[in-house]
Amino acid sequence: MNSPSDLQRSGRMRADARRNHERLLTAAVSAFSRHGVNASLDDIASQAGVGSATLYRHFPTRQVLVETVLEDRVDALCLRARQLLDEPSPVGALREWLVAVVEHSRTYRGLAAAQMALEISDTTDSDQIREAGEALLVRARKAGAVRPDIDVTDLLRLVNAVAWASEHTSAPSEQGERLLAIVIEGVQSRDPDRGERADT
Amino acid sequence: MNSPSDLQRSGRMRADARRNHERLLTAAVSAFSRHGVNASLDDIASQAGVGSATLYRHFPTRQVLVETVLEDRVDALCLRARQLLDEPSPVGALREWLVAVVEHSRTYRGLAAAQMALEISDTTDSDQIREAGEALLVRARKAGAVRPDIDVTDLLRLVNAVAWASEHTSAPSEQGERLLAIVIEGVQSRDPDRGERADT
DNA sequence: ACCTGAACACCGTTCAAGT
DNA sequence: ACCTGAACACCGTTCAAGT
Repeated sequence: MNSPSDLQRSGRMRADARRNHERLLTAAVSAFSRHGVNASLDDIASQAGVGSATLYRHFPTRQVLVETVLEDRVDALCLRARQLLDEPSPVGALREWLVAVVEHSRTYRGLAAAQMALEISDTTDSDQIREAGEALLVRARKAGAVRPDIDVTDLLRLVNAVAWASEHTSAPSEQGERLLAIVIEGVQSRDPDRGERADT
Repeated sequence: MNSPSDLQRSGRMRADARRNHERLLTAAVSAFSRHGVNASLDDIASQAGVGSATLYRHFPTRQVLVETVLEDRVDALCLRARQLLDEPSPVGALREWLVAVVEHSRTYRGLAAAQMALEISDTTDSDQIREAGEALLVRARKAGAVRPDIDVTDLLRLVNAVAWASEHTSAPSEQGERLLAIVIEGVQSRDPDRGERADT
């Protein structure tokens, strides 16, 4: 409660501060799209028409800025996971969501790398995403469709690595699909009797 | 022929130049070990007792310096691949070599990331490694042990991604093993009749 | 409170001057 | 030829001064 973002969402900020906050976010989205999450913070401040120190006041670290910009997308990704729990095929649902995770990690260049670096410290986003994925994974495991020794953290780390690798490629989307296909194959149970096979 | 490294290996350099070259390499190994491949080039020059401009003369880019430092290790890795062609189990051989590739990519912090970035442009090292891996993969494919749609470039990219991910972890070695196990499982044929299963 | 621009420390790279 | 240190441009961060 009473965290900065609470203050920002409610109308408690001074009018000029709230305006600067919005301008900084708009500028950040534009800069991240163009130059990736490591875009110059100075440029973002300039494009927003404020000094760099103002940016630091609103967003003390780059991580905070990135997470704020991505907030809606992360929420959507987690919602999608909950919706997919109703999908009849447990592996199909898991795969579909992992595709979405890869796409999410590729929203901006450098995001996958940033997420991997941050996973050592703990961030709210990764906890949220992990929790959402855990449900899908457990369901597939109980159906006998994925090997029992696969754990969410490992799986998401690997999927994030796939996103990172595919990003450094001329055709990120296709590359991501191919690498993810290998990973999905690797987590599924071998025994064809138990559980279902992946449908293409 | 007559490339700088040829000059350096033969005794054609001026005595002081050759001495500086060696000192720079020693300093680089030490700095890379301590701080990863992105270690300060200025520090390396200082530790070698030369000016930074001398470093740039010998090694125009960081990539050149890194590749020179790693030359012997890359040769050993490729030799190992050729030796493993005599191993009775094609998948076993492939897996053993991929473990070595992961370890290689973790020689210095940041190396896996650097390799991934460089793979877009072409470097001699990655060509060498790809060629060595191709032989092992083709053998396993012919034995029906790995799926026919797996290609070397994809596989090595994924394995490098595993090395990168595991590096950003408190227990890189164990993490690398676990993620690699998933990948290996993913490239193998599903049909238990064709080909052999992985032995633990 | 919030903003601002200047100052700071730290990169990698280049270049003129020296041997 | 080869080396050297100084200069340069570019980062992110901090801080004193202003409203």
